Amino acid sequence: MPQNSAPAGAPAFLRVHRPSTVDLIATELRNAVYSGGLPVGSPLREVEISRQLGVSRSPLREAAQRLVQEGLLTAIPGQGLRVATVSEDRLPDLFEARIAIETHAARILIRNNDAGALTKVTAAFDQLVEAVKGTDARTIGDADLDFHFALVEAAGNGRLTRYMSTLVVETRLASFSSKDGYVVRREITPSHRAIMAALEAGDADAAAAAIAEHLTEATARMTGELAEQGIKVETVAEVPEPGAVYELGPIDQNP
Amino acid sequence: MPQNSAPAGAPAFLRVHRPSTVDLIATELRNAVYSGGLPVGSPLREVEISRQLGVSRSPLREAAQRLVQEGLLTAIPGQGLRVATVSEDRLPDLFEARIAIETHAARILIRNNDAGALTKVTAAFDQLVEAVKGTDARTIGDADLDFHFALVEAAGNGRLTRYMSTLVVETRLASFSSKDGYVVRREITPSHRAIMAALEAGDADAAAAAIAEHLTEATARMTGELAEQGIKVETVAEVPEPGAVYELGPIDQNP
DNA sequence: GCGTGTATGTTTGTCGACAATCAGCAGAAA
DNA sequence: TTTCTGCTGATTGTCGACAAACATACACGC
Repeated sequence: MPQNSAPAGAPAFLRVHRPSTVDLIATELRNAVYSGGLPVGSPLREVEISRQLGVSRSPLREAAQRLVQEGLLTAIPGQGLRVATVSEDRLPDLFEARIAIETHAARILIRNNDAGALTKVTAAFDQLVEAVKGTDARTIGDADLDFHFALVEAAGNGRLTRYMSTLVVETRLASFSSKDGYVVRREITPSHRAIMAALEAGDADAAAAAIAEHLTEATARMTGELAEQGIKVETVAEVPEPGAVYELGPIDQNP
Repeated sequence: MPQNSAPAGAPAFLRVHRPSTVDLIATELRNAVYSGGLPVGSPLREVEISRQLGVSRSPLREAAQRLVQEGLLTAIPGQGLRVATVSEDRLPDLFEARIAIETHAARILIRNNDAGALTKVTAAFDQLVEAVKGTDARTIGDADLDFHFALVEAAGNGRLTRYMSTLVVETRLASFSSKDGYVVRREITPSHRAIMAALEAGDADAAAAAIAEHLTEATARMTGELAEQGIKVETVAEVPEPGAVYELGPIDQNP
């Protein structure tokens, strides 16, 4: 359906944005890493994947370098590419970066005082609350990451949003890398609610503190510190489907 | 010279790190963008550059995709790659991201209470003070960015350091993109000193506030807001060398 | 049996070549 | 003169092919 009339003075046409083949492949790869279709630590066999995608090795390798830059793939000369593993000792590094991005996003969000932007965060939070009622680990995990991403996106800063989209996948990789398999917390924590409360109250410092506490908690749980201290939290693990073989779909240049 | 004895229990050997050809090319390209050897907005002609580097187009294109992911190069299908331009209207976005990274790095640095790490920041600041005594715009600009990078690096977070290394180049690109040419401030601002003072005092909130103020100031100066308000700051511009043709050196696999 | 050295199949890294696409220019029509 | 159309040279995007490097398995010697 055609758009309604544009405001006067606005350019009649926006510059068309055509995604390149490399763009499409990179997105496909990122999705595969996020969904676990490409398992943690597994090598990327280029001929196989390029055939599945219906392209040659060259654009695939170019797209892969984007994920290398993001840290989602690691390259070892002579051995090719592997899906990155986020071991336990690197969790603090990852979550500290998330704290940096998410706390400042919250500050921007509050400073902007944009009701529409906050609404989207609230919606994402409501979906998380809904997801926790179920027992599907992946659904809960997705909803949690969606919420945190929505928070950063609502700040409206392109760079922070880009950083966060990578951090989301890295966090997922960390979950996959866990020796206990993919396990998520099946509850809304007080720190979670504190974030929302502070956002709605417009208290930037409180929001930042709540986010930092929330992510520090998450780090502690994933590194097993809580278990060491005898603290138990309600979690739910993903039941692995045996023999499920993931295959990448062909990219369609003319969708 | 062989290293001294390693601590007991540590692995006898570290995994050797061999940079790939793509790594070397990407570094070379990044340096060329940072130094202005590849001018803002200029197209990357692949045959020419690959010849200068002594490689074929394939590894060059792969390396270029890393810079695309960083936002240092932009790709338009059918038109190839260009050095990204950071126009004035995108400056707030860039500097807001810097605030996010740098303020949190300062918080980490203070929290760690690592005297050795702080020393390096102090050293970088001293070099900036020294640079400002001269009149070479590029020397001052380098020293300023080095200082900010040293601050983030001192926090010891790999991801934040990686983000910052890109942000540094993007900031340089913003300077190059300015319609007034490459201009830097020839003075140490009070907000600059306030950062150092807060770091040395171990006051995290004050450091964060000083960094935010400092970078907001920088945004205002670069967007020309200060000039509009009739506020003048002492600056020094780079005298462009006419006819200077930059050429990328061949990468050496066995240095 | 343990460790070393060798052979083999596979995968990567790199290259040159081809077709599709684009920017710039000349020429024709209004 | 101005505007539009079609051409041309150059550059990109993609592909298949080759050589080098690697992981694995096997045979040999101690």
